[in-house]
Amino acid sequence: MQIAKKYFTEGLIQLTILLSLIGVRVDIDSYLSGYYSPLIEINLGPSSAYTQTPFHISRDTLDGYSVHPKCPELDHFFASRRLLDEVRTLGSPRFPTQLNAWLVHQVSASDKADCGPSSSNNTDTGSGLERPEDQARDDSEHLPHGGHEVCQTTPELGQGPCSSGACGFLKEENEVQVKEEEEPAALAQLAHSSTLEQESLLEGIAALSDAAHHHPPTIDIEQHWSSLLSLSVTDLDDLDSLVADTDITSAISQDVSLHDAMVTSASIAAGRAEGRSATQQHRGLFRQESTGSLHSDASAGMALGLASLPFASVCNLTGNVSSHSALGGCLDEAVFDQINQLGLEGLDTIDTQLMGCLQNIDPQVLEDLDSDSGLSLESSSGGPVSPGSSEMSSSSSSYCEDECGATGYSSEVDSVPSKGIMDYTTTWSSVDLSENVWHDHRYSSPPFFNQPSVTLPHKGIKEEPLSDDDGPKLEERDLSRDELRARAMCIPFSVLQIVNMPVEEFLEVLDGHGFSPEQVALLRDIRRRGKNKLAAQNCRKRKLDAITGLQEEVERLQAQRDRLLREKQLTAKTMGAVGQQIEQLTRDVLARLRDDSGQPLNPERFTLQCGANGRVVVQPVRRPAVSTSTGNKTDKRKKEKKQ
DNA sequence: AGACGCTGTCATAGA
DNA sequence: TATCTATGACAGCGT
Repeated sequence: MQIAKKYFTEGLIQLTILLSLIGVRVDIDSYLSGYYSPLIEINLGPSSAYTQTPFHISRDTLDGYSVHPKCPELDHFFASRRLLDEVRTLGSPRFPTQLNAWLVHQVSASDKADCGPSSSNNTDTGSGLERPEDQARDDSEHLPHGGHEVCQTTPELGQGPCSSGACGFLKEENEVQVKEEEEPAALAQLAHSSTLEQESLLEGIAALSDAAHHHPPTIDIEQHWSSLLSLSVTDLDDLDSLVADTDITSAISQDVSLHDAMVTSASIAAGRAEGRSATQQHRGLFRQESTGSLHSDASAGMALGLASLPFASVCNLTGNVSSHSALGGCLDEAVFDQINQLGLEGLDTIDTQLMGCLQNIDPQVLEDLDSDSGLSLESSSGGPVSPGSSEMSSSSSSYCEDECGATGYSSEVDSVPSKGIMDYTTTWSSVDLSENVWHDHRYSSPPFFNQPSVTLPHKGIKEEPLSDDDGPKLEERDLSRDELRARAMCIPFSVLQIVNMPVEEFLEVLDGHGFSPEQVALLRDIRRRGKNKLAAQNCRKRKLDAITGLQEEVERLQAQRDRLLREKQLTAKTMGAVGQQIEQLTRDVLARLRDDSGQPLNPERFTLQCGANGRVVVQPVRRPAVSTSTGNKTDKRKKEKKQ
């Protein structure tokens, strides 16, 4: 919207310049002095009528930075123009213009005839965007053919440069003549452009700006221009912020492309030595880059070991701090788990020593240790164990035989010799639990997997009370059902060992120990259940993480929605203000235009229209008529849209 | 006593 | 084909 305002502003300026060229004095010098002061300086000179301003050239090259490096407003304007160009390359809609302007001049009847052929010739040359030398050449070529007659003005309106300098606009003038034939007699001296292609607004404005050299305006409309320009400058700040913020919002799903785009923009901006807009863009870009860096950090954190986390990305979409801390927490957890594993591997080697030491420890303390170990496999059934009832009710029929086979195992538990339990610590002490437990590297295993060596001797110690009075109760309470079954079946391996040993070793155990079919089936069931238990824990953790991440995403999107709504309101408000100022400027320009009789144009009867190619013409406000109803409706629609 | 959350287990699909 | 993993569904248990 701010850019559209700039379009209007520039178009009006150049309209005024063009009108001055053809004889109508519309002085906007005082307005340009505040905003486009460098332009005025450039336009000074005796032969300025033939010199195209580098206004459009600078826009096409370095957006004016090389031309007016010390004009922050202009830099800002060009930066905004550049942003608009980038947006337009993406297929963004045009900014419709609704300024209708007439080129006011005097054309004699003979001129009309002379201008006919030249019109066609000039039309073929292009759109009036010739460079100065080309234009001068064209001028020299067309002048003998009456091109200057097109620019002939009335004596009272005659301006020196117009007699020859405006010939660079022969194309427009010829089109004016074509239109004159269609206009009423009262408007015979008014010329206007017949086409208003909005697609070429930028080029057209550039072409119009060529005439800026010739006529430093002298009329004052300070209050309008200054207000408009002040609004423009302030609004451009908002524009940059809006652009930056909008890019950030888009980073959710298009992080890479937007980041690349930001980098490109940053490089472009960095290439410029000065310019407030560049600085502001840098600010925005730095914000972007900082945000991107956070993503990069998160990504780096994922690459460090959590990359396989399927929902880590979801977590990263949340607030930076939270995601960062959460990620750090995951990292810390993983690090500590690895440390625990490393330490526990060493503990396996000192199981016997530890057992000897633990034998002197109070059983109650060991019980507390067991509870703190979090061995879900061991303590999940920490409640009153009723192996027979619970297992029979929950187990499938496939295990009924096993259960039947183990029928009475609850009573056999007491008779289970401690041999098997002691074997827990000796048979598979060399099992690399740290390698086998972490099949799924995305989540840390339950703590019990990290302390097998401590738990096993612990259990061995806990077997000590077996000989005591409450020994069986403690054992039944602490052992899982599978553990009890294994003990009942005289399987000399712990559940942990059965679950975590490699499949090759497991198969060797099944084959090499002479187990009965019931024992083999129980071993397979224990292994399967243990692995599935771990898988279920990981699955639930993932599910919770996903839910958490989605909740945070919802909060973030809600905040984004609120911010966008606020920006939308601000944009609408600014758009309305710009539209009003455009209307006021149009009225002012029309009030300063004169027809051949020297009378000002009635703003109610005429309107300014700025075409997409930059040509600004004065068009009459068509009255409601049957023949022109279509065009009138179009104008009305345009007016309605403008309002 | 019912709701709720946690956990273990089973069945199943897919790798 | 066997094994492993992931996940929905179900049930038991504790709060």
